[in-house]
Amino acid sequence: MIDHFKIHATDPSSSARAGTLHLPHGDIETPIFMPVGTAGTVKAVHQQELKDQVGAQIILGNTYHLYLRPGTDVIKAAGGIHKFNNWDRPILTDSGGYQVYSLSQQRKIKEEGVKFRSHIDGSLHVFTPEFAIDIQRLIGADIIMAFDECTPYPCEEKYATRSMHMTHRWLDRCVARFNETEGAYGYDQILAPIVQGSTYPHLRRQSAEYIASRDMPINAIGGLSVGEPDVEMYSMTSVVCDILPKEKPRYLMGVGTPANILESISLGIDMFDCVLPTRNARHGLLYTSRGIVHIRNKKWQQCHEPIDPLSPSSTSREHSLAYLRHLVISGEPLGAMISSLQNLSFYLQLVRDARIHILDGTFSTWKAAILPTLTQSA
RNA sequence: GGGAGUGCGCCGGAGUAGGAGAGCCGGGCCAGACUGUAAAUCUGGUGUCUUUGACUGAAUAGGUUCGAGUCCUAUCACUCCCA
Repeated sequence: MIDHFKIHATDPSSSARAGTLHLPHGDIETPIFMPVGTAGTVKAVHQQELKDQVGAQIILGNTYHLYLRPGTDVIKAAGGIHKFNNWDRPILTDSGGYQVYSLSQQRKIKEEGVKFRSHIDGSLHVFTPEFAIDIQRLIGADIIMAFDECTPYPCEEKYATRSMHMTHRWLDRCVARFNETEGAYGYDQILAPIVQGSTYPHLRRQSAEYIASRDMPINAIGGLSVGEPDVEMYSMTSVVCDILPKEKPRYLMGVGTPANILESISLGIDMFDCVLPTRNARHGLLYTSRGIVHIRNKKWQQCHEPIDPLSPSSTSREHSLAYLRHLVISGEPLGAMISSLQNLSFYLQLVRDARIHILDGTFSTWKAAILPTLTQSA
């Protein structure tokens, strides 16, 4: 197997690591945050801005959503997702496993797979592990995810156990289909398995051991950040990280707040994705170097200071909080665009800073110093 | 100058053929929520106060009535018509 991941440094006082992940469309420096672009677009942010202002190295797409619209025929005819959305850096697609959780009212789970009723037109679609791989082959992301069941919180132990074993069986079917097919566009894809087990340590251990035994190049942790308290999330992450191989990247799916990310990095996580920076941006909550800003709040009406003077994004340095508030209150699309740029550039700067401090051995002290400003109001 | 009509809360609308209201719908405004995106969405608040409750309130001032946002008179404002 090709060596995809190289670790450059580990933090002396935590499990944090800094590394490089090699992918067909380029290298990724970890720890990394991956902006979510469900429907082939990071909402309200253009690809050029993702490169120039955010510094995004890899973005996400979603199998379920892209399959329903525009459909794999369109993406295939375009020459794959990278050509279709004109993003030539790495892409990761989620398998649809999260939709098993989020669209729980219109799906039925069986051993064979999941029957979804489309949220767009009500039509029925069956996602099996094999089908999820087939679609992801056609979409063409660098990293594709195993089809799993993301269980809700709270989740009864009996159900969590049954679900975890099914996810494991689904993983084997995903691996089998993955091994008997190949990338549709001339480059190799990576398949990542997902640890489940809800909030039960013994299940998490069992699942982590199973996933580790598959010996895949990237290992993911799913089923967290679904409403459980942070301490529980950290506890499960810690349990799993102790078992997953250290020499491979660990991807904590769906996490999280800036504080969640730093804490999880210290537990040994290398990759993150989350809708929070983009969704919160569209809903008027900004993460800035001075703390959290509810941009709709009246206190910003006459604040003509830069949105974030320390932002790597020129947009945030050149426009004022008062102007952004005006745009957001007026419902102007530019408000969502500038807000999303601010939040994503903040997240990417955060993980870049984390990497720098891991490399020079000061991660833990830096983390302790910066943590308060990540959670307090500006 | 004459006639007709309409007046409530930040705004617009609905409604009330003498008995319920700090009240309905929408907007605005003020807050809050959001974690592998059915989310540019959703929730709450929006007269005053000493807030599990009380008080004031239907243009303004009177009147009729057991009881008036509703009926009557005057005034004011706005709209329309005539001159």
